[in-house]
Amino acid sequence: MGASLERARRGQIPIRTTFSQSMSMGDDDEDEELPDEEDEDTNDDDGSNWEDSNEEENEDHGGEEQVCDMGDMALENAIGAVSLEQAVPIQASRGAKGTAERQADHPSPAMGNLVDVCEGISTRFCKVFFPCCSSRRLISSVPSFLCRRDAVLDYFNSGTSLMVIPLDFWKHIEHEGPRGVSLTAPSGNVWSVELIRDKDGGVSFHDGWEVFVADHDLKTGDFLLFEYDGNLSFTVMVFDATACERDDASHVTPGEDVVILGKSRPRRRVTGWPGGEPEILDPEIDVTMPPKSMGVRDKLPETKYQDFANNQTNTVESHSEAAHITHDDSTVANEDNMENPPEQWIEGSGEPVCRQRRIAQMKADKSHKLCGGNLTDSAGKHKEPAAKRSTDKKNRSSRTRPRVKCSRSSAVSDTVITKARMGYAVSQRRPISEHEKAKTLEAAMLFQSEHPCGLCVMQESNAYYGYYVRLPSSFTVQIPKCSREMKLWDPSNKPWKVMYVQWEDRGGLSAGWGEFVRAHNLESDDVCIFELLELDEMRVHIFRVVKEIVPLVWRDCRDKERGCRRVYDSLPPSLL
DNA sequence: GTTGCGAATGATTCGTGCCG
DNA sequence: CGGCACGAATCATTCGCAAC
Repeated sequence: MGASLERARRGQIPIRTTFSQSMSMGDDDEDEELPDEEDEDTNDDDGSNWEDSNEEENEDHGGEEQVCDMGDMALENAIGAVSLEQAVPIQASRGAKGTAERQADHPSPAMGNLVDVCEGISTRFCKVFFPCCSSRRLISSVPSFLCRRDAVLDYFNSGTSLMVIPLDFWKHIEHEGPRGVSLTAPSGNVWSVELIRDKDGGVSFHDGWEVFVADHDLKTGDFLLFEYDGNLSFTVMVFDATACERDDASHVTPGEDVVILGKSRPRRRVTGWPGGEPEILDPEIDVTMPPKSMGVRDKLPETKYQDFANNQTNTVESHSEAAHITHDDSTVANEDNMENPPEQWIEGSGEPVCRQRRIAQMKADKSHKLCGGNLTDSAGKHKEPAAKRSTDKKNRSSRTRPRVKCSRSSAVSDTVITKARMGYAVSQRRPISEHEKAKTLEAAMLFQSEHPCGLCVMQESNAYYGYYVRLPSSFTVQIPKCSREMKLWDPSNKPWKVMYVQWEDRGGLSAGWGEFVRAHNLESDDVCIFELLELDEMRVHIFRVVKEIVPLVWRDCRDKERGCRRVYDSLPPSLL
């Protein structure tokens, strides 16, 4: 055990409650006392309370706490290893207003408030690190599938993170105006961080905090003990999820261009957001404009960005299920897409941006091919001018690249996939049992309809990295044997355009299916029932193995090949 | 015969450099 | 600076193979 940990043990760290207790207290308090709207805002902003949207699920599970494993483990270990004997019941150390409640009043991004100070006694506080909650901008603008460290660091590299000082600690520094704070790390090196005050009077570490995070390679579940030395100087101890002090933290040196107090090095300024980071840290202010460098395909329509920023907490009800969204961001991955079907599907909206260029090119080529594949042969294949074909032949060698092997990194399975040209989804769903799968299938099989129906159990290739699902032949025989565009009605009665392709005796859904899957967060072993309403219309009934929706994380396999790409490359295309 | 999966190949989009 | 051409990257479709 490191010296810092020993110091922490001796230092009467005022741990009052376990992390999970704190979380659940927060839930309860907010339930009782916060208006819904405020509650949502809290969820949006507060990393420590992101599980709040699980409340219904928790009830479904008999009130079982759903807490971040890593954070919980860190806390449990920390409490056991650091100062279990000094844990004080939260009621005993609180006045009329509990910690969780007050935290709800002023949520704390960047980290879960593991412990804050005992009033009038300590000048220390602890924070559990949740990268996905590391900034208000992150919370408000980035879907949960960016909750992987590399993506988060991309955001940190955009200089967008902040960390709110626990409420009870404000009194130690509330008289301070906006100015620099020094963080003395276990290595003895000092990082300079900007102390800012938001409109609520809350105090946060801002500019420079992301550098500290990046330099110390903070991971989910890491927790930090901040000891206030006075004069806006903190000593920071870094512990990992096993509650052991991180040895590597003792050897961390600041980045080349980080200001070290007493030295005159230029501070790291990172780009990626137009105009640098926002000056105002008001969570209500939209700070979610896309980086200028985004390509055409990367540009979100403005309305989608607004939806992104709105990031409302919601549940999605379907005809076949009551799906509870576990994460605020899943709203983006689900509702937003349901509200905004694929743009080419929106009638009367004019040509989508991505099409305009193509049309221009087609005009330039003087080809008669129309957008939408009007010029198809009898087999449904696209025809192409001979000149372009010859060009393609010339380029064929470059277009057909060897496939990339990559880890599927599924939360459930660790096998390897080879279908990785366009990235793949990583399930964040909890492990599921064979019994649950069977129950789901059983429930789906009970579905009855006067229309022809086909049942498909989602395979990993259908849900995580594929864009084609094959329909049962017993079902496809009832569909006219020709490839065509079909309308898929999702459980929320939104139309989706997919391509039904028929090949010999096989039929399945191709173009558009991937988007449908991503938008509805379908996972392997979920069951879909396709109900044939008309010759070109089907309704999809979704039976999920895990009722609550945990948004998939999208991983771009190209990262390893080409280095880190834009964060938005990892977004499902449906969100772009 | 059915189904899952991977690979080949076609189609489309994007990035960049050149040129007027 | 805008338009264009070209190569690269990405997405979608088709089809073969193997397991059951």
